[in-house]
Amino acid sequence: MCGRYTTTMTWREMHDLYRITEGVPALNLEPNYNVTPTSRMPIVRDREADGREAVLARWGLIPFWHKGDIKTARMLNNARAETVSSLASFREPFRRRRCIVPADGFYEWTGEKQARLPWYIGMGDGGTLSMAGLWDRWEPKDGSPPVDSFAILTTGPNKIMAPIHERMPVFLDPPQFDAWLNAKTDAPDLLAMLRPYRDDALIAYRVSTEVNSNRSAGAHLTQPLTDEPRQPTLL
DNA sequence: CCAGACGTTGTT
DNA sequence: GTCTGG
DNA sequence: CCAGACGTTGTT
DNA sequence: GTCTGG
Repeated sequence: MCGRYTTTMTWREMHDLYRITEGVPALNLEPNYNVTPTSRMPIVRDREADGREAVLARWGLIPFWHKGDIKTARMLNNARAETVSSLASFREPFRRRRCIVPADGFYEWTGEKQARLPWYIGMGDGGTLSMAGLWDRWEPKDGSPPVDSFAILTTGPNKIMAPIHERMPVFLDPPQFDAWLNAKTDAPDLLAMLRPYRDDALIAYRVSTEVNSNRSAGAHLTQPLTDEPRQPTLL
């Protein structure tokens, strides 16, 4: 779940929403309506000493202990909330390297393998979403620069998602940002945040299969199909 | 003790 | 069928 | 997540 | 790096 998402957030919007520390270098952000794993995308995290930054990182977490080259690394796009505190790949990132992944929405597919049908899920009011994430830093043995990468937390579905899929990303609201990003927050408080999103905010609708290809781009990818209901009716 | 894994998703 | 790449 | 590849040899 | 399996 959540193997494709969208974001149109500008640096200014990101700076204000997440209270990025003044002086952090601005990122040159382009709208992306088809973010795929391995893309370099902005994440928000607390700095070690103090303050908060937004940096580009690779979608697909590479554990710090990974041996071999980047091509042999497992692609960890998602991390299940239910097991994130204990699994080898996520334990340390969950304890000390949490982040927020800015998004507008995400895609999900239904149907059989030969005919997968994409849906878009976003905020009903057109607002942004803040996905709970983990990041890690992997140092290649050949001396090339460190690679920062991230995974998106998943949990069970809310009422909007249930007809479409059995998992959904964890979304955080502004009152939760500080605690989620703060390295000192205790595990029980963190785990309590990893809940399905409230039922009254999201909408889901069918979109064109054009988004199936990772080469497709453009705002029209999130436009609703005509002749299709705005509410999920499958399953 | 050492060797080997370390992950999620979907679909049949 | 299964793995890799984006 | 889906799409696309899935391989070796030799020559430029 | 750390845990699990043998």
